[in-house]
Amino acid sequence: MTKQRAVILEVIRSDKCHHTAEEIYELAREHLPGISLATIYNNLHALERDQIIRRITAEGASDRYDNSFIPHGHLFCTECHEVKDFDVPNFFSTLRGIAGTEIDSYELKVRYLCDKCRENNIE
Amino acid sequence: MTKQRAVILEVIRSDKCHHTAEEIYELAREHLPGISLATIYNNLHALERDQIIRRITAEGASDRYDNSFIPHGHLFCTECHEVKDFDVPNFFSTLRGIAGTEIDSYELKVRYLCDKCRENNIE
DNA sequence: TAATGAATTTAGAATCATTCTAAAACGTTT
DNA sequence: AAACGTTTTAGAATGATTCTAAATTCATTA
Repeated sequence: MTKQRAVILEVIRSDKCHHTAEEIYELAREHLPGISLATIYNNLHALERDQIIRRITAEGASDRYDNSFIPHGHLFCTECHEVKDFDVPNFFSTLRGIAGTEIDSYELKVRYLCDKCRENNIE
Repeated sequence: MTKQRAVILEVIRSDKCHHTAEEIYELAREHLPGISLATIYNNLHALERDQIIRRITAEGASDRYDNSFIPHGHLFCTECHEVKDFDVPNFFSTLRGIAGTEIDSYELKVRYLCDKCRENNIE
C-alpha cells in the first residue's frame, strides 16, 4: 500500500458525492501536493477492476466515481451535471423477474433538471 | 431540408442497431461522398435537441445514437455481448414518482448472462 | 427570378478527458 | 544490499467531440 493509494482511498471513502478524477486529484493534493493525475487514474482503474468503486459515465461530462460498487440508480441534472443517488425499491428483484433469470448488475441513469437549475431557468 | 440532412435521416431511420457518429458518417458517405463529419455531428445534435433520436453513452466507447426517442432498457450479455430490448412496464411514471419531479429521460442497462452462455459455462 | 438574410455545410483547428510511455522511485524478498 | 516487480511521475499521445470562420445553400419576399 503506497501512500498515494492510501490518500486516494481516503478521499474516495469520505466522498459523499460523486467526484470526477480531476476533483479527486485536487482533494488528494491537499494531502500529497506532489501527487500526479496519472496516479489518480491508475488507482481509479485498479479500484474499479477490484470492484471497490464504480465508474459512472454520462454524456458531455467527465466520468465520475461512486464509492460503492453496489448497483443503484443516479439522477443526472441536464444543466449542471450534478449527480445524486436514486433508489428504486426492490429494483434488483423487479429486473430479475422481468428478465426471467439472474442478473449481474444494472446501470440506471435518470436525466432531469435539479431544483436549483429549475429555479435559475425560470428567472 | 438540405440533402445532407435527408441522407443522415435516412441512414438513422433504416438503422437497426445503434451506430456511432463515425459509422453514420461512413454510411452517409455512400450516398454523399463529400459530406463532412462536422455535418454529421451538427445534425445528430439537432435531432437530439428535437427529440427524434437519443444519444447513448457507454464507458470506454464512442457515443451511439438510438433512432427511437422513446426510452427503453437494454439487456447486455456479459459473455457474448448480445443486446436485447428490455422494457419495464410503466417505468417512466414509476421514476417520476420516486424522483418527485418531472424527469427528462432515462437509460437502463442490465448486465446478465444470457441463456446460451449460461449453458456453455456449465460445461 | 433576383436579392436578401438566415441557416447549414465544410475543413481544419482546438479542446479536453483519458490513456500511454518510459524513466525514476519505491517496496519487498532473499 | 542486490535483484525484481510494482507504482509513480511528467509529459506526450490519443481520439471523440466541439468550435471556428468562411463558403455555400436555402427560403422568402419583392
